[in-house]
Amino acid sequence: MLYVIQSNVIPLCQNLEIMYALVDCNSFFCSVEKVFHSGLQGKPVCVLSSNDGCIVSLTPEAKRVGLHRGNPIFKVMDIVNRYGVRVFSSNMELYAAMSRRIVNILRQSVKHVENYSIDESFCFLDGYEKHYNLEEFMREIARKIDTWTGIPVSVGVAPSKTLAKIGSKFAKQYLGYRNVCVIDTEEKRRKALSLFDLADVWGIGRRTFERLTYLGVHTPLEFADKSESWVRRNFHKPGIQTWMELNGIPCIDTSEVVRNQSLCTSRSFGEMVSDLPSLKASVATFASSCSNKLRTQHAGAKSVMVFISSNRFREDLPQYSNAGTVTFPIATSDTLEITYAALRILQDIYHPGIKYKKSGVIVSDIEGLSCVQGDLFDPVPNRPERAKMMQSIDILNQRYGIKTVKLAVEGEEEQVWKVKRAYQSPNYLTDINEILTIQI
DNA sequence: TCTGGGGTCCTAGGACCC
DNA sequence: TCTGGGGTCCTAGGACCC
Repeated sequence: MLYVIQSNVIPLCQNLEIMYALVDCNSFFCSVEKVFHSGLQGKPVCVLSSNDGCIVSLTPEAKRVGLHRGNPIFKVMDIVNRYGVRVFSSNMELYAAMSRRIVNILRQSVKHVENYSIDESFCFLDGYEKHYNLEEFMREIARKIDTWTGIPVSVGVAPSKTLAKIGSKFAKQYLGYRNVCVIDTEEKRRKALSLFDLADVWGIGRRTFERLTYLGVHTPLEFADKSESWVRRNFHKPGIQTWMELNGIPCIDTSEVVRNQSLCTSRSFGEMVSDLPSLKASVATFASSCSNKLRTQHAGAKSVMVFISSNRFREDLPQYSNAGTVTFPIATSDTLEITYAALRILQDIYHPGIKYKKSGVIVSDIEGLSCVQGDLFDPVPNRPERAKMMQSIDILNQRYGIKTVKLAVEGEEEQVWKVKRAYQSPNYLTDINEILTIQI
């Protein structure tokens, strides 16, 4: 076997003009809830996944009383009660609105901002060091975000994204950094890598961690110090990229893709369901949601997949899961066309006598609608007219609330398969009827 | 009783072709 | 009897992320 060896390991400090800042919101979902609920400062708070299943976000105070991300809430209710932990259902609409405000503040201060996830953004600071002290510059931005939105952030500044992420973790962990940790010298890099937990490095998941441990590597520094040929012998592209990034050579491109490659809507049900009509209602609702997402992106999908599955945690019940796909002759975002196809798939894969816990719809092969190829044998008559109808429905739903107009097969509200959200906050930022009221 | 949802990228391997 | 060596395309599944 022939390995191509690239000898392009450049000493860290030659590369300083490319600096990345990662701005990471601390316990983001919890912090948003704390903005709208006074009296929670210093208190343990956690936010749950859909169906009020697991903990997905928690404050340091909640960690200190023994809670962890991923805990099923029903297993830790004794801790919640004993320490008076405040629990919220997740409200993604509220968190997304807050996220947009934070990204806007960043874009006011930095020319090139890459919004990586709902609570993290990368800032490209190339050239900024000529005019600013990067540490003070980012500290001022962090202060601005905290003052204007109430959300505390931690910032890592370093010559690669992976190192910037490590910096932000240090900034979060140690108050002495005052929200910003800069890794800009070889000495700081080696110190940080020797102290950081290998399993917490961005790009090193459970399997890679196990493999590295097996190979006798126990800290990020030991990994970074391995020779290039050793890394190429033992890992594929992702591992090599992480190794380079740890050595200060940026090579991970997370630049925003204009359009998704696939879109998915799926839920676990509040209660298990066996009957076809309930499953149909869920699949129709999810298909309709996917069509909606496509239209907001001005895109269409060429294929739709439906999956259903039983409750994998109930070993006492018969297990079954299946999926099916339908391809369209031309890319579509038409709710009727996508839902009809989805229901046909469901009909094919449905197996009676099973208690189902989850269903979902995934649309893929997504294209921009402006460049969609026409088809001589298009099964949808009057496609332009149908598009206008969809547009009208979208306008009505936007003006009078989602689901004002929907397909009959989607069924009534409050069905057994609907998710449980017992502790949800109002949409303070996006619904005029739920705006915060202050009594003086 | 109760255990998340939504993505991306990479690789291996099969089918098929010349 | 002997039984090649390239390609491409597609899909499933693994691994990882927040």
